[in-house]
Amino acid sequence: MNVFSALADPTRREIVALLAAGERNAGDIASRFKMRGPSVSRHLRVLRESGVVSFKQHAQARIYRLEGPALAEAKQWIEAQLDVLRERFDRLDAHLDAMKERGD
Amino acid sequence: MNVFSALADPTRREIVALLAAGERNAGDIASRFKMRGPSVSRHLRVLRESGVVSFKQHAQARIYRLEGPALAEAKQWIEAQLDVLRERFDRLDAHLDAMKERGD
DNA sequence: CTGCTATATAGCTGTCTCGCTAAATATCGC
DNA sequence: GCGATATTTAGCGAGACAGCTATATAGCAG
Repeated sequence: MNVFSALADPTRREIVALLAAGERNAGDIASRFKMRGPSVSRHLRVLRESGVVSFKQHAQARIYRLEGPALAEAKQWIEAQLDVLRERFDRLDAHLDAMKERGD
Repeated sequence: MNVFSALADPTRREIVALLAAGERNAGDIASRFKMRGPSVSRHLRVLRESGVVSFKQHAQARIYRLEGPALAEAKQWIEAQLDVLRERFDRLDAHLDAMKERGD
């Protein structure tokens, strides 16, 4: 699944922010939300399948951690769009300057 | 609506990429997709309501343009998470270095 | 005012998503 | 193996979402 879809849900963004601060097991994550365990588990699954988080098994617990690369990919897509946009403005500025220079 | 939700749909991301390259009217945008006009119009509405695009009326045409700030906001949220993550790793590295230094 | 062009809205349908409860799976300690 | 703990999967119902067609709105040209 796509990273932006994964980040579209506010609960999942909260989970991401939580895991940025440190690894946590599923129960610990779930305890911070009002919704029931299985619902959080579903969110974790979506985040897993989009590559945003991963986990390591430790006894019966799954310890989740944030995966930088998936987030970085989304960031870079946005950055690419902003770069194209900015370059266009720069070109426009240059053009306007050139016009002013010539007294157009 | 939230920017990540707006970017969750692949058609809307294509529209964003298209508008990064330059302003376009609704019909021109719609012509690049297989789906019908009204469906594209709905996507433009979602992008408008999340602040990702805006338009100026020109005769009967609406000329759409990309709004940098909305995209930048999403980018910064991701960046913040990556920063927290990276800082944690840096701390860990420093710790490991200190241990090695002491011959732990 | 009328017709034409550009775009949006209304309303329908099928599919996806998110919450829930109940049940399954897996691992540990005894 | 048995019970307890940690987590996931299955399946349900309400609401959101994306596509469609038909219709409405708005501005321009004559």
